[in-house]
Amino acid sequence: MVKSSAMLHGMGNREDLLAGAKRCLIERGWARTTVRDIASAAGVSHAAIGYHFGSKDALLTQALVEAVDELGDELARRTPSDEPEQRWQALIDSFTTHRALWVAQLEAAVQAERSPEVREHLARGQREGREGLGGSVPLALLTGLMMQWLLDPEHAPAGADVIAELRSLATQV
Amino acid sequence: MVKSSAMLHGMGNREDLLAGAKRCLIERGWARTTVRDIASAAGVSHAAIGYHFGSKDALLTQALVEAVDELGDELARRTPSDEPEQRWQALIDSFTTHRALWVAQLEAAVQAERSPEVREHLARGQREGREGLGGSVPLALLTGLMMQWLLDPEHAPAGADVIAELRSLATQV
DNA sequence: AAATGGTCAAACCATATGGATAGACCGGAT
DNA sequence: ATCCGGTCTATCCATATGGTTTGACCATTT
Repeated sequence: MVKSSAMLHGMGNREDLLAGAKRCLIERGWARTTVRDIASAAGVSHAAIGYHFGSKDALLTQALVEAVDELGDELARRTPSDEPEQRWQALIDSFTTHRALWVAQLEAAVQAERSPEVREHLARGQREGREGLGGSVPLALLTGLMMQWLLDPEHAPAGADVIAELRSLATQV
Repeated sequence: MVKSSAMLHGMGNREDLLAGAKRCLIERGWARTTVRDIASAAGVSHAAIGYHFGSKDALLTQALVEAVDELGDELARRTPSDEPEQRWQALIDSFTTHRALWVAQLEAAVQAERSPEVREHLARGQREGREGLGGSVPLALLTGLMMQWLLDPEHAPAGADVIAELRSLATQV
């Protein structure tokens, strides 16, 4: 059988498993996610994991890779904006509107330490991020702000604060 | 028995377990670390984990908290420096010299999503980081640079690059 | 209609895993 | 010398876990 639309005949489980894996990754984290969690989240027998992906780790890795790509797409949609402050605010908003995808990035970063495949995809994402944002520093800024917004949104800066601090920093360096 | 120097009589296992847990956290990550891994790394019976910490998760959490504090201390030692470029280069060097501690931060960030205790410590670390570095933006920059250096050191910027980009950014915002 | 190849789930299995139990050991107090 | 509280290990146990096997099901092909 040729793999056309995939959903046409069978193969539906494959997509469901990927979706279920992403959900588990976000809700339970890699460490606490079991094959049964994923299968249950996907409404599928857990045997399907072995059939479609070979192993739980392979499925989780694939899910992580897709999540990384999804965030990349989402951010690409936000970069265009000529006002720096609004541009940054739009990016900062993504920490809230797409929190799950950002959490997945964190999980991916941890796994990157052990999975060359994940590391490669994250590295690619970083290269694209540098292009889209115009440098390593804006990219670092985005990643760092994400960390602050995920961990302690009460004290995390908004777009206006970022711009103000950047201006003040400029006088010091 | 009073808990004096701890190492005087017994209790040595407690410290060993914490050290072993940190090692495992870095070498295997939380997800793949078992009680037996920790006990073996510490040269101790795995029953000692239950005795001293109650559960594996409690021990791992404690190890993470200590790692967060250790990195805080280490960074505090590096912030004093009047030349911005050298100051940043010193911080960037820590990604290499203390890579393990930085990896532990990542692991902590992931766990923070599920453990209020870890989240609270990381949040405190962030607040101290803002003070030491002089703002949310420098802190975000540091965290974001760490991500780039851990994932793809080939393309990560050095201190001079950071300063240069900051100056160029200043003209745009 | 029979055969085929691919998709899927129920049941099964070996083992890994976290935790509990029971008792040894050890130093200090009585 | 005996007792005692605290520390530590060997062993045990229930179960959670990842993966495999077996056969059903179904659309397509011959």
